[in-house]
Amino acid sequence: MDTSLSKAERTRQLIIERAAPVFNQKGYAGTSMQDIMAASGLTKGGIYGHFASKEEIALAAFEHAAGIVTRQIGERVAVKESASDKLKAILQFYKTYLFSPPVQGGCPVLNTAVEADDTNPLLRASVVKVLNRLHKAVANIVLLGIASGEFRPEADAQRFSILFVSMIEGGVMVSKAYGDNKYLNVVISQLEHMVESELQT
Amino acid sequence: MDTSLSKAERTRQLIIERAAPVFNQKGYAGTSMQDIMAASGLTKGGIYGHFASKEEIALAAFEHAAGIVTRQIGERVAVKESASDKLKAILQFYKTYLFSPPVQGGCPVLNTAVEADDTNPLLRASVVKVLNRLHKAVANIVLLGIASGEFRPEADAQRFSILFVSMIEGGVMVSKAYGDNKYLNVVISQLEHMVESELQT
DNA sequence: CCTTAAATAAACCGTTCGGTCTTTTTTAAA
DNA sequence: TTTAAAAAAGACCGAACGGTTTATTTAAGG
Repeated sequence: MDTSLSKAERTRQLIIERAAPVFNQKGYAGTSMQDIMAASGLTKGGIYGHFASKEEIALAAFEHAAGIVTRQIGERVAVKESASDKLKAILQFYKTYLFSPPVQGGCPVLNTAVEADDTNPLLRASVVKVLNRLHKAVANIVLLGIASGEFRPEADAQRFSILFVSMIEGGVMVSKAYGDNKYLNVVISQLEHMVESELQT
Repeated sequence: MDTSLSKAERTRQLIIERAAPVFNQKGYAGTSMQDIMAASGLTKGGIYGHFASKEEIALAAFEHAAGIVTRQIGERVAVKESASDKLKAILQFYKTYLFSPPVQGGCPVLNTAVEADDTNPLLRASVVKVLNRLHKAVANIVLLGIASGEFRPEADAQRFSILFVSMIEGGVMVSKAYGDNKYLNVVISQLEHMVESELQT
């Protein structure tokens, strides 16, 4: 049998995996323990044997969902050689985001940030961590491109990564509200253009 | 006395005004009738004399909050002559958005869109209406600029308005999550640059 | 002033909330 | 195969949920 994870650890993981899409769709306040019971197939006692509170589940579920997204991005970036190809791989990833999202409900960073910013300091702190990771990843790609001579030496990596992340999230929000990829596609095409016109030599 | 509004109408309006910032901060699911009672100073019976359900209050509160924002933008746009000044006036408006928002909790469009897109069709429909108004307003300014010769005739008004709205909303989300204006300011300065480099002749 | 209708307060409805606790079942080592 | 520990089930808790109803107060029109 699988000795790498204890039964308890596997059950805990199952709860997280099943709860993540529910929280991502309904939000923290909108998700009840009943929802998590139904999604996991466990009863309340079974769940509370692995978590101390609903908030602890939400935290773990958000980190799990964000991990899936950042891992998929990381994989796509890793197989590309040039900095511009790496950036464009991220943009390609988001093109299919709305209608086949890695976690049902759309972008967990966007969803959790908007709900938690005024109400849940712990969740908000977790969101900030993930946003920092995203920013650093993009900025590092730009710095890599500068070092290799692919991008202009005067390119502002910090500034570009802020635009990159903000624009994608904004496009995701608008397109999700409309239920139409059009808006996100416009934003992505603009970012592709910016890679070529503002970064590349 | 005030004959323009009946007592009932004024009470209804008071509930909407007081509930709007609560919904905007806590979200629909996160706001209880207790919260609305406390904010309005009325008891439950008093509130339900004017509204059939919590959802009806949320709908009216969102439209009220969105109305405040769009009205303030409209005022700032109206006093400007040129198209580029009108666009820049909108950007200036958003610069002070985070730390002195017209409605506590930040952008009601962003907040409501993210919460409602998977859960509340009525609220989502109301969000789409407001987004359409915003897009049309920005696109009309661009078209105005083209007609007056201030902007290039080949400028794409639709495309620009999509970028304009998406980028602002994305910047608001990121800056709100961080509690730092920096990110929104970068996005706004980029949009100011885009007005000059992509639209102006 | 009296009447009448609008507005409000507050008790109350059944349900669901997040969370606890005890009992039963499952698991795996001895 | 027995046994002890881990895990899950399910009954249960008080509080809070959204919503209804009824009784009382307030305010205006004749």
